[in-house]
Amino acid sequence: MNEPALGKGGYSGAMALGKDYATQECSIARALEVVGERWTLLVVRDALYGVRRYNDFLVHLGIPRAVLAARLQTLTEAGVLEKRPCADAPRRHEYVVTERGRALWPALRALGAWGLDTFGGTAPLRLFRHVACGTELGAAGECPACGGLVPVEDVEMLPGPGLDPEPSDPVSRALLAPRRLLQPLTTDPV
Amino acid sequence: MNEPALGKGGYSGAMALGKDYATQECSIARALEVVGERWTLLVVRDALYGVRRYNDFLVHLGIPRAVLAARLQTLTEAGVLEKRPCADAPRRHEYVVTERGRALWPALRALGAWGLDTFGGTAPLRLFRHVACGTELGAAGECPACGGLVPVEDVEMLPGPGLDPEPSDPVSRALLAPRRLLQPLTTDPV
DNA sequence: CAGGGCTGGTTCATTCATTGAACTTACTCC
DNA sequence: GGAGTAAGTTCAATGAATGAACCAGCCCTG
Repeated sequence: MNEPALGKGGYSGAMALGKDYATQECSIARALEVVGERWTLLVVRDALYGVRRYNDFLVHLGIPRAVLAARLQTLTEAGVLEKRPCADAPRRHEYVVTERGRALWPALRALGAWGLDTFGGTAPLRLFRHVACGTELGAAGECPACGGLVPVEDVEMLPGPGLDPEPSDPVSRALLAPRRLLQPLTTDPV
Repeated sequence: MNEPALGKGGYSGAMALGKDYATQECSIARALEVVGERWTLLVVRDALYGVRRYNDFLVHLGIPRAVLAARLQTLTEAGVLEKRPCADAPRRHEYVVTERGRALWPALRALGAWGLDTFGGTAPLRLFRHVACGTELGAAGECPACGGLVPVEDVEMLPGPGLDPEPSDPVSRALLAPRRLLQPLTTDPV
């Protein structure tokens, strides 16, 4: 009913009917139009964890191929990911998180923190630390010791006590080792 | 493929097939199973804004009645909302945010902040302030002056420069006035 | 240079969810 | 008794997700 004031910020991709929240004049609704579809936030999560290749997303998420292709395209058009040919192996593509995608980290972190202390019991699956000081991040992705939001690239991810130590897919296995966020994931050396 | 380790935290409602992320061993995925469906986060947002009644959600969201009923039920079963008869008018119900629902505020705030500076242009639609000191909240819902997460009930919401000053539905009109979050919304005195 | 494998998709039929309109039920007020 | 409100349910139609199968380009090997 209100005037929608659509996409002022560079993303004007026509959303398929029924996916937008036309009457909602609200930046949460704007965000959800891009990132609120099924699987989308998990794709972004994986991208922040360092996953870059189509097939890695595929096996790690267990998502239908068509849906993955659609989500990668939406995210690329929205400027959250950038698609580019892989430097060393020209037949491969990479989907790399942009600054815009990195800016989603606090939201993902907050959602994860909520999921953990709401449904997760006591054992976290992954721990996140500020590399500079080793302190574990707070629920908003901030460092309680340094007192500010930690840039994504300065976050170290470690396996928590609740994580399956022997996952079946190679991507999960690669994600068992402590690693920085955004650091490209390699599954090749099996 | 991994063992799912489902719902340890008091919510064991059977999710309809195809809504869960069965292979995802991750608290973000757990959160999204509850809160990741279409409309759900906007319902929670409205609940935090003070909306409590079925018909108010309905007119404000422009959501199909069946979907609203389903979302309210899911959220109630998940312990995010609590359904109870209205004290003064026994035929009415109220859906009130629980502590668990209030804990979603940082995530919603982070999503909204992302939506604003990604797609919103320059004019925010709503401003959020720490009541105690009047400072505008940071992107994670923290108070930059006091330096901590502001409890939801201490957040004041004000109309921003981008907000339509004459919305057509009574709920949007009631939300024009500065108000604290969680404060019950009244649309009766028209 | 034929064959096989890898990567990154597309196409398709089936199933599931969302939509909007119409209908229902219970209760109150006049 | 009739109208009105609150909070739904039911239904047919549409649209999206799923999983399996198919495809095309590139590279390596024999």
